[in-house]
Amino acid sequence: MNRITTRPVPQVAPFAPDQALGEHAQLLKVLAEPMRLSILRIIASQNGAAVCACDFPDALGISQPTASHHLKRLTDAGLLVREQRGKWAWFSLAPDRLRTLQQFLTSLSI
Amino acid sequence: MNRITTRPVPQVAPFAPDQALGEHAQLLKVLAEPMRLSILRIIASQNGAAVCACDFPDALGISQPTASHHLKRLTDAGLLVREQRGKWAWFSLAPDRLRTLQQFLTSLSI
DNA sequence: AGGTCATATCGACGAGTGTCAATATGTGGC
DNA sequence: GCCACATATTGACACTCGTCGATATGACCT
Repeated sequence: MNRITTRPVPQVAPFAPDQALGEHAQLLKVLAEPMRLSILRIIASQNGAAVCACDFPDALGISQPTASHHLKRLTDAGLLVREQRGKWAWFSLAPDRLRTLQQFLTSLSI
Repeated sequence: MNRITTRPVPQVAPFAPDQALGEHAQLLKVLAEPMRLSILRIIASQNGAAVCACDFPDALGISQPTASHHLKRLTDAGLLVREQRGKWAWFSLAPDRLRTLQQFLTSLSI
């Protein structure tokens, strides 16, 4: 019988997780949160147009500090754009980052 | 001047994060880790063909339990397929989950 | 300047997780 | 059965993060 009994020769060269990979992981971490996905979906459902920050606590059933926290994480990650209108803050989609992430995921699919 | 002084009328209906959103978030959590992205990239660089589990500790500079842990997370998430060959475990890409995730990200971009 | 309201920040708590050493489980050869 | 080795699991530790109440900051009006 021709069973395999010897350790396979390594096909894999040493692989240092480069900086780009770390940045992709960082963006994925921001996305990996149901409330933040909900925020993105809400804004996307308005065709990406701006939504008032004041709407999110009620719409999502979370406190105002928590909503503010998530909006900041999304904005810092470059997924949302913040705009001040009078006393209110409005947030709209910045789809570029999502596009580069999709390209990265495509490179993993092959 | 025509400044805005009254609270904007809510455009947003109450939004309960549905189950699908939670599942997407769960998959994104699995992906949001540099070592796991490295594992996926290594396998993708073999055109998705199987790679021996024994190669990852040296290739990534991590311990054997840590490599096993990440391989399990990726397999449980449906991103990898495990196959036993003699004493060795081989892991190959299961690209379907990545594809549905890409479609979901597209639905957020609009 | 002082008041009002929207938003941001702070501090604290609990839950989850990446990592490792130690150990257990599984697989094949004798 | 017993041994050798590949892989999985366990337990412990440090660290991150989602959440909230309390408070601070900021913008506008009078």
